Amino acid sequence: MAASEEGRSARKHTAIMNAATKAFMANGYAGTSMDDIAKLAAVSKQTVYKHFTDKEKLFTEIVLATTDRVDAMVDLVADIPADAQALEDNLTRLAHQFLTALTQPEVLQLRRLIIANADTFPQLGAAWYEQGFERILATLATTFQRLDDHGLLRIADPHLAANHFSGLLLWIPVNKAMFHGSPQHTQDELDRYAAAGVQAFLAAYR
Amino acid sequence: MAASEEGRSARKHTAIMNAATKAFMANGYAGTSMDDIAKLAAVSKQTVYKHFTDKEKLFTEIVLATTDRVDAMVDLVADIPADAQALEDNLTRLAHQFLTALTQPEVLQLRRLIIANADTFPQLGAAWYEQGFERILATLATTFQRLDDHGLLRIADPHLAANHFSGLLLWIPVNKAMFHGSPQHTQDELDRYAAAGVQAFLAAYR
DNA sequence: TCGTCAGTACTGGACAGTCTAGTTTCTTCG
DNA sequence: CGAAGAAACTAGACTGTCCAGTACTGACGA
Repeated sequence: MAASEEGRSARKHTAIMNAATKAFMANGYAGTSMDDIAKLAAVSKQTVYKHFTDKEKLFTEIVLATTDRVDAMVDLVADIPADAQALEDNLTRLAHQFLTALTQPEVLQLRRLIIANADTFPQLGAAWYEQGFERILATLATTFQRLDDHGLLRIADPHLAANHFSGLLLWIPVNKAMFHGSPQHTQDELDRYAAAGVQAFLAAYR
Repeated sequence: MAASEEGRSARKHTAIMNAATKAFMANGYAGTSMDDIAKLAAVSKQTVYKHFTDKEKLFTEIVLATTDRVDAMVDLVADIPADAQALEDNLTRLAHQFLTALTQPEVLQLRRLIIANADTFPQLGAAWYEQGFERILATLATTFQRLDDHGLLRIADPHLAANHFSGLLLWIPVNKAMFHGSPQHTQDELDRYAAAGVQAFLAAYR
């Protein structure tokens, strides 16, 4: 076996994961059959069942695998410099990245997918919330605490402030996207949401 | 027919609506069969099909019927008196009612139900958002405009301010509830969310 | 009497998960 | 290196179940 290749089994495994992710995102849990997944992965159904005991197991695995992607966002949030001059600019940039990231179609589809099945898989929704969203919020709280230490912000409860920051920015666009099929936000709108949210935040917390 | 009674047909109709609402909320669209609904409504399946051409039609009707319930919330939002002394108290009371209303289990179930099926019924999600949430937001914007006119708040864009008000309050608790099976907020937590949200709002907009 | 209803059986299709038979790839050991 | 066996794979048939929507019969109410 060449060094750059994985074994056959591992290759099939990731093919199934990818196909399942795509299919579940596009058609939901109930709307996706194991035959669909096998076909999309170019794999026999038997092989799917070899790698994942059943549909539920496959579903939870692909959902939990997506929590890796929040790492990038966590880094972003951790990296706000303590620069009084550029504070508003830096927060606005962060706000913009937040908004852009969370209004990506795949992110919204994933959100819908998990919420839709929160009744059937409650532990899965909880796990995703904690490993995904809570982690970003906690990092943001730490950042705010640091900015408070440097006298750039006046923050009694950093975690609450992080909640408020994200709420000011995300409530409306994410809600809208949840209820409509597709995002339908122009770049311009996101700019305005970001600027207005940061202004309100600074008015309350500087 | 006694004056207090509706005709037989109308009685069956509402029985089916109620049963369908209950069943869809509890088990989702796919998780609810027409037999379930008929049985729960104490009605034959044929009667269900007499009143509603098919499952989709029944679903959209019961969802759209729930938008009536926002009227009470609209009234609430419209009724903030222009009293400078009591402004914070009044807004906090409103905030609390907001939070309590939106964290009711049935409201959360309904939200999940619509979001879960936003792909299949996009026009339904959009309609519910506009007739439900947007209407409250618009009323809140009008109220804020009035408070600005009386000099109690300083608001450049009332609709944006309404967005911020609701975002400060609702983002975290509603999100949490979306991803977890059940609400799990104590009355105490809601109090704190309400007070903190209003304080941040007033710091930004007074 | 006529339309509406309950009860129930039925049709047709979808789908999770199993099974079988034959093929390909990996591994191991002479 | 090369053969032989082990493991994973493909293709597709098959079972059992569930469910939307239809059809029919006999009862019951206006």
